[in-house]
Amino acid sequence: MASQGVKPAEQLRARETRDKLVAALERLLKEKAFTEISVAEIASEAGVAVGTVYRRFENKDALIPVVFDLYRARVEAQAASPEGRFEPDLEAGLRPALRELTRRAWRFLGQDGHLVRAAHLHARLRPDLVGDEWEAMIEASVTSYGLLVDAFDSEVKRGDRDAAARFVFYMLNTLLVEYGLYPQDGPGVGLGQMSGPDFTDSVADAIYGYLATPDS
Amino acid sequence: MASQGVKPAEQLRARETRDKLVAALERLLKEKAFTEISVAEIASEAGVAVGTVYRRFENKDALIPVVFDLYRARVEAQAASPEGRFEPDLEAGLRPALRELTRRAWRFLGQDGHLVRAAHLHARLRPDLVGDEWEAMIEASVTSYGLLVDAFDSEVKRGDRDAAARFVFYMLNTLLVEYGLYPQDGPGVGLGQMSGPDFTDSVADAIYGYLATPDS
Amino acid sequence: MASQGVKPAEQLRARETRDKLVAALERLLKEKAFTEISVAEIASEAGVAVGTVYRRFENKDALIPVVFDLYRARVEAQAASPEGRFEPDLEAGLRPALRELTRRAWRFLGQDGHLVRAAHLHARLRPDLVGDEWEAMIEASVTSYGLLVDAFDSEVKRGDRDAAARFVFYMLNTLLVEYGLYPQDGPGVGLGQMSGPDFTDSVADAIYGYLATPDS
Amino acid sequence: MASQGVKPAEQLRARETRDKLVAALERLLKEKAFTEISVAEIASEAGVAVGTVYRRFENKDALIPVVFDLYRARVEAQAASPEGRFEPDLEAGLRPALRELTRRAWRFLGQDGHLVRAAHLHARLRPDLVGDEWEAMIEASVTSYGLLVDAFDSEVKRGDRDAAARFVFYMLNTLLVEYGLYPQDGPGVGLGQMSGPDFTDSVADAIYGYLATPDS
DNA sequence: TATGAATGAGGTTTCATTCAT
DNA sequence: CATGAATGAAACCTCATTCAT
Repeated sequence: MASQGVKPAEQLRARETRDKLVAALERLLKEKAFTEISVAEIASEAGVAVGTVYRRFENKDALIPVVFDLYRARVEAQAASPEGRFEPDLEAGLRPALRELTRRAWRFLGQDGHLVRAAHLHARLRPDLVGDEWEAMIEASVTSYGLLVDAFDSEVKRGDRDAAARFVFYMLNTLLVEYGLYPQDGPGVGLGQMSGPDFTDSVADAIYGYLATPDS
Repeated sequence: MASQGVKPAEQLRARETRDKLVAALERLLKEKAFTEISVAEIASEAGVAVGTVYRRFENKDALIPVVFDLYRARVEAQAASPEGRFEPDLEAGLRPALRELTRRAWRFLGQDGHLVRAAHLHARLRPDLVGDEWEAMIEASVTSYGLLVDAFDSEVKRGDRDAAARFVFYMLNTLLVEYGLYPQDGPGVGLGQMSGPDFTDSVADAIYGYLATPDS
Repeated sequence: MASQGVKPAEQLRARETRDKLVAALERLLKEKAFTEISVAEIASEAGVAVGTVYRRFENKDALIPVVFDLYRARVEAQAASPEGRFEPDLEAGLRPALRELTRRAWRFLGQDGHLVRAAHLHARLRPDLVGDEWEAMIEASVTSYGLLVDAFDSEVKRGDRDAAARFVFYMLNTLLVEYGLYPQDGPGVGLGQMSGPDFTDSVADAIYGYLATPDS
Repeated sequence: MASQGVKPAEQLRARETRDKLVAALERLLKEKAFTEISVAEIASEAGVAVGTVYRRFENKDALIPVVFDLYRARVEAQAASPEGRFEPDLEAGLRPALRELTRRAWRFLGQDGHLVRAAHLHARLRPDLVGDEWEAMIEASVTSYGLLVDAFDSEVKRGDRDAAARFVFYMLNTLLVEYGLYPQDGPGVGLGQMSGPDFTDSVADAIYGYLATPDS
């Protein structure tokens, strides 16, 4: 599923160049937003010439889907890894499961938060350029949350299970990302210097509370 | 309490110009992010010359605090207005109170969401330029949520009331803003086309669930 | 002999404003070149509004003759003052007389050098705007040097006395000004940190040597 | 020995562009001061785009050292040229040697005076930006004047030979430059329309007189 | 194919001057 | 008359993109 504007890179050399550029972009994204990074900077960080960037990507914007691809790849990688696979302890109940879940997501943010930030920022700055990137990524997650909800069926009081799974996904992402990525620059400021574990537990409790509250 | 970089405008005419500029900026912020708006655009939208902007503001960045000032002013205006004042029905209980609260916040976003978006985006794009803007705005809100929590003391199971009030503030802001401002471009996509009332009720339930869940 | 572009200022108030502006300009000229000083700066330094400057002077350039007027006034003031009047000791001879002369000129530069610098710089930057300012100032000086040369007639070996007087004026001005005003930024650098008296004596010796050398 | 702020230009094309820019700047400096020349003008005179200037030079100020480099190059070129090499006739004596020297310096000014003017003006207008440019240029000259003074040892009455060489350099430069570059706009006006040879001879005589006068 | 030099539109900012109050 | 707000041309500089080598 090649991203738009990315030129075919069948040759080995071309593929290598592409990879160098992507890696360079990711490195730079750890420090600033995509809009603040110039093409020359990316080229130089990758050790190639500016012109070479344009040989592989139609224009600067064509690099954006790359960020989403990376994001998705990391999510999948974590899900597939031995330590990443999440198999909740059904005996222990929903609440501990959610705490474990938020803790894992938090760890992911610590590692790959820059990609998440880039994806979010881009979506906000250039809503016009947002394609189906989100939907694909989201559906997979929502499905797995649906399974989780079903696994603890007796503890969940929400009537509409699909809606509940979606809302769980929404809370998990939104709440963790905001404080995880911008602890100093937004509503997260109000949390003071809340510790990571305290924070993830609170988020888990909120999700738990939501699921355990019957929708009147 | 003039913001930094804003030049004194003692004369009536000067203040009028300042107001025209601020209004123009706000209008433009409904359509794009601050970084995408040029000074020439602001001037033209305000119907003044470019140089005039620089007579009232030291440089483009000096316009940023204006956004925060506006944001704060709108919050206060709503809080002060007859329909805005929020006096929860103590008989009805915490849950209805929270539903009313989220509904009001939602309405606010509908009206002044562009300011919220501008503030958030700016904080993310130029974290270096973020001053104490957030803190001042946040403390007032946190206090009022503390009062709310206390008012329904018997229903709240959280031990640390201050931390709870802060987390309530965090949830309210984060959850409402994400879907309110970017229903199509982020985690909110996963909610499908959830209706406003359904969404605000869900958020209220999550907050309620959080408060009603004892922290083990 | 009103300078060009200076508007008539018959009223007392107007005259006062003019004086405030001139004094402000002179103060600023001690720190930077005329081209680096903005009209707003002058107005502010003078404690008047920008528009007021334009009421008294046609435009910024019209302030330049003011500098020359000041320059001339200071020269005349020194020449007229009790300590300023230079009456060489005829018995002592030409060389001591020249040393005294250079020493006085040096002192003048210390006091009013900023005016000299402004005049020189302006002449170089805007040769088109130079009027008869120089000629008037120069002729007076040349005449007095002619008298000096005549006073030490027996020591002077130059044939053409008028040419000699002119060249003496030229040396005196050129040599003293360069090192006096720009000890760090031009040929003067080569002199190292030569002391004032050593320097003025050297200049006097050069002039003396020139006069005492017969033109073959 | 690249000047500061000048970007490396390894490729032939880049060096050609650099040369075009330098040549254009020199041409423009014949007509006006550096501060009066805009980057757009330089680019247009060189036949390149504005951005190209910034590809070769970090900013406008980085062009200034270029002027000094050119200046120095021209001095060295003259010193190295067959007609330029100055080997005084030891038999004829100091005075004719100095007359020849001033005549050569005068010729240099006629050819490359615009560079000298640019260097002087810049040093006066932006004293903050003056680096070691002068010192490097000056030391070479002072040394050669020292040799000259030594060559005519018997005619020189000054005690401190190094100081004498430095003062000779100072006189030569200062006196020739003022009248050479600004015959109409400064103390030089007083010289009337003195002819070139008469003027250079007078300067030579002054230097001679200075050297031949014993410092009491 | 890869390079990096060149382009030029567009952005921010300054400041001499004009003009309504 | 004085004021200082407003003007807008023009300066410097950046950077996505093109193109000759």
